[in-house]
Amino acid sequence: MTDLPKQYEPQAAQEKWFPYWETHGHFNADPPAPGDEHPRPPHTIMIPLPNVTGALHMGHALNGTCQDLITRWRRMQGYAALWMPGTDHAGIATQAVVERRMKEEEGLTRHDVGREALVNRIWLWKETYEKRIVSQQKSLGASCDWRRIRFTLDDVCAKAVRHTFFKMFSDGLIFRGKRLVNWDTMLQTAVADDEVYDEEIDGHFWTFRYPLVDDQGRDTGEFIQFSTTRPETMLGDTAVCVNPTDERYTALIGRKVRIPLNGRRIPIIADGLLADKELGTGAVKVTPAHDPNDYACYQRQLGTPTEIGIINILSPDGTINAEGGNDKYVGKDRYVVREQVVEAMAAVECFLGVEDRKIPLKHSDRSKSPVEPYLSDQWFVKMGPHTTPAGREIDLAQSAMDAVKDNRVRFYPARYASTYLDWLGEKRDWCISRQLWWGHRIPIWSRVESPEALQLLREMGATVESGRITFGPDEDRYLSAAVTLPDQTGNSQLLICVDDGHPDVEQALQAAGFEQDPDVLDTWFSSALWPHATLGWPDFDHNPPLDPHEVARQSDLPPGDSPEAGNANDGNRVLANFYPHESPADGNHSVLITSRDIITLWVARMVLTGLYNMDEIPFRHVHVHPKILDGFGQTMSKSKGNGVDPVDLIEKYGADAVRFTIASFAGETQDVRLPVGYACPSCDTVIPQTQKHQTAKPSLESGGAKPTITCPKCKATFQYTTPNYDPDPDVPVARMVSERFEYGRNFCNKFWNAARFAIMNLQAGPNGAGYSPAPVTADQLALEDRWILSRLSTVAQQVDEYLSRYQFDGATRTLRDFTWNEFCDWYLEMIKPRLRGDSAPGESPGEQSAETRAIAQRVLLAVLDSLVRLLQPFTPFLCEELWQRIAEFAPERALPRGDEAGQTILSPQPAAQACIIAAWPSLPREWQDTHLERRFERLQETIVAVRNVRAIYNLPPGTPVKLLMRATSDVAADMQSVAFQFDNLAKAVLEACGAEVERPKGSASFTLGEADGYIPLADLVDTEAELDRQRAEAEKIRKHIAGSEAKLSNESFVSKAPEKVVADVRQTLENNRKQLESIEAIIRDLE
RNA sequence: GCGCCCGUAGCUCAGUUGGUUAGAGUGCAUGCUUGACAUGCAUGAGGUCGCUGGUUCGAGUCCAGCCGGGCGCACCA
Repeated sequence: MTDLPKQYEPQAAQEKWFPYWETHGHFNADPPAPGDEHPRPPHTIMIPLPNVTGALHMGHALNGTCQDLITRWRRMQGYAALWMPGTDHAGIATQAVVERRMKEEEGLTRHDVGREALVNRIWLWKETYEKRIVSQQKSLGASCDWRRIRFTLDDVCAKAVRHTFFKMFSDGLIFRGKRLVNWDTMLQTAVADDEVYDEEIDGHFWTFRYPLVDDQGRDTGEFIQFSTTRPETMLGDTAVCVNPTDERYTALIGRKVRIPLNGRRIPIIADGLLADKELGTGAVKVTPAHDPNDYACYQRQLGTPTEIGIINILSPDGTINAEGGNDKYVGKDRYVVREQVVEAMAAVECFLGVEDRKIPLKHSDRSKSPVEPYLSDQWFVKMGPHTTPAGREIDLAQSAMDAVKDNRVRFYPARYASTYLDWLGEKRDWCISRQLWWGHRIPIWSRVESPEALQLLREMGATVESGRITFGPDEDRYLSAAVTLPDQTGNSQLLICVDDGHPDVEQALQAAGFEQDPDVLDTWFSSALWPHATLGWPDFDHNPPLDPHEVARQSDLPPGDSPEAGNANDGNRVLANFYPHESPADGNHSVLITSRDIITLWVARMVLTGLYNMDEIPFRHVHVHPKILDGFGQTMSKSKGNGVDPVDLIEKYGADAVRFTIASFAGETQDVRLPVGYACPSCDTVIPQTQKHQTAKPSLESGGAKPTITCPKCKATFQYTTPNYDPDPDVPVARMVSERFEYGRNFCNKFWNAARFAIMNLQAGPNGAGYSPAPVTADQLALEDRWILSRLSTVAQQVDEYLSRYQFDGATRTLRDFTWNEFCDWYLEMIKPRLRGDSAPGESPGEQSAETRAIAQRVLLAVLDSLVRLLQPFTPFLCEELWQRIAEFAPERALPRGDEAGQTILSPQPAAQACIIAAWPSLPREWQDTHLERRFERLQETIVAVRNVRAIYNLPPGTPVKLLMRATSDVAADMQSVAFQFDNLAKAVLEACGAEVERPKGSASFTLGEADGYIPLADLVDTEAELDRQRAEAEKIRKHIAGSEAKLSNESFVSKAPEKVVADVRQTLENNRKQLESIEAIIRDLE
């Protein structure tokens, strides 16, 4: 008897097999050893690196599941499948979290603690969350090569960042410029467009007027009206703009107005793009330093006679500076000044009115405060066409667009290519500087140009010729320089970029009065390099270092791949092998699996930097998976209170169940709606979450008592997890879960029990001998054997097709249906008699039945073995557990494998040491037999019909019934050959079967297309009920007949539809007519 | 304003290039504690495929318009 528990115990399997896989090095992906004659082709997946901001959520779980599935599938197919793990420092997000925490808990700002201390605190945060993230991923079963784990701030990544920056700077692709950025006055940094969100606020819409002045600057008594939602920006106005075709104002173009607030005189200009005749008064104030449209207008006017100035009136903290031209406002917050400015304008009768208006206002996602458009010095990467100083033509955006246009990079689903192409098509320069402390510091040292500074650069090997500074020959270049235009103070700035690995040079520059730029790089600058940086680029001489801690875990492995793996002679084989290359001779493959919201920010930039640095695309496929929403259609997030921790789900349902369920969600079209609930801590009932739960907070009326839930089943009352406050300590708290994961749990348990049944019957027991390996030939197979092998081959093929298109939902559906509805419901049930050693009809018990049992065992094991392998990528812990248990008694299995003659269907092979590295099933197409499947369906239909009768007449399951069937002779012969299955599966003894069979009096009847069945019930039969049933059935068939007849009498259908379709309809009609005849006969008989 | 996705059973979703009578899980009803599994088995009820029009012999599927939901981009004096 087996020691397998009746229910699958996921926690035990998870604890056992993950460390096993790890210590046996099964996750490791290494380049082929030199001289390897049959190298495994590389398959590369680069993880979309999670931020170390916090723990992982369902979106990550979905993302990780998809990647692990593909990695495990490819690994079994024989690829050296690398899944590269790592995390992102996520500059602004992480710094904001730590700063907020510091403020809340200690009342400190970053300026209180200083740069170094803040960065140290963030490192501590990073250590904590990186650990948490990695453990979450591992508990899901992520088969990453953990030895290769990277962090975007580690040395390997830092080298790549430094070198890329240096390269781009030397090529003139990186430049410094003034730009309008979204300025977060609280964090005092620029925030990217994707880090701001719109929120409607109650605002005002003021109308003012400026007095016109004459050439001498005297008021003429005329005015021009305009409106604004931000009156304080009047201090920074440099023009008033009208539409050139606006007849109301054409006469005023070129005249000047006076800003009453500071006396500045500014021109009235014409710009058709900025001023809309239909809006407001038709005239608009122009504040280039604080409004994107005005800034665009300013740029359009540059170099024209109507060129206007640009005045930045804001300090970084959001107060007005001296540029505003009125000391009264200096140092005061912009919102305070707004009020004062309105009053001042009113005092000089230039304020004309105000109305309330809802105003969409950009807010910083990190500090939740309104952002100001703000002019500041920033670093940019040029995205459009560019010629390097060496004369090379570069167009970064175009190169990335071309890669997708010519299908070197392919999107799945294809429609996402347009998101990518549309965005890149704008070729907007990429702002890469951030006014933060957490990140890669910009490797630029600068100093005002002076003879001493130039002299120092000459000593470092620079040539200075007509304002251009260059450094030595290409081979040993490590410095690059540029000179900026004179700024407001009239001084030119020398900008020196130092390549990685020259601390002495940095020191020398520092000593000579050069200062390093205080800003850090945009997070996406480092993550853009992820695909090649993690593989060690730009070091082409050594393999990238491995994580010593992770290597130490693999204690069972012989030392070989030490942390210093590789040597200079071989070069960087990891990079050469795993970074994709086009036109691959070695069959390499790669895919990026991600969510749609970072197609532009990340995917596009990886392609672009990959092409720039490596001259090769970073991945061949991009799979974009759905997003997970809550039951109300909102995206899940911790702050909304609808975010589920995957680890909670894994604890409740098991990792396999979570993976399987998640994979079943991952289709091509829809986002996933995942209603969540709270698991009652006492009885485990799941209470659906309402929107009220999401927002509930302790109320003052209840004296600060925390909201609770009462379980409808056990009536217990509990607090629950929420982002709004912490539950009281030491009380049971309802965790957030989702009942939809029962889908996966039930499936895992079903498969577990199917395997349990199989294992029990494969071992020696009261029913006979245990499994023995031996070839099985075609003539030894029973009908159900041939059927299940036919189905198995089809299913394996379909799973491959689905996975190669990243349609995980289709793959899981196919496997579930096969496992549950075919393997369990039919195949296992049908072979039970053979496994029991029952003698088949016309067979004498004894030797014959022992042989029958042995063959059933061999086929059963072959199917189970394949199924375990097919499911391994989906439910790896379960499958490994089964694999290893099967190996205990069946180290050699009848692996499906056809021989040349096609006679030997199964021939035993030694099983792989672990399921994770077993060969992916590749089954003969010849097994697929549609004719056989059709015959089998007829058998199934008959059995269902008998069961149906049993259910209707409430016949006890144990009592046998008699079955008579009328059918044509060939169908009858078929039925008779499987007669014992009627008994086995429906407790129906086939009394008679043939063309001449008559319906006995007092029978329940059923009709199938090709046969009629009668079950004599004697007194039991309820004639009236039976009549009703048959009449209803007849009615249904008459409808179908009418439908078919209508079609066939339609001249154009018959002439225009394909012949096959017409023939099919004719066939259907004929079958239906036959069936109707049978039913009518039955009805006549009953009446 | 431009673009993309979605609307199919009470709920969550499948439905390949248009082709017989639209499927699954869950929930519901009825009956089953038979030796793999009650996280299970059997049987059943449940749908005007968002609406309107068009193309076609034939539309859940293709086209147009509308209604409803979601997302992205732009704009918002």
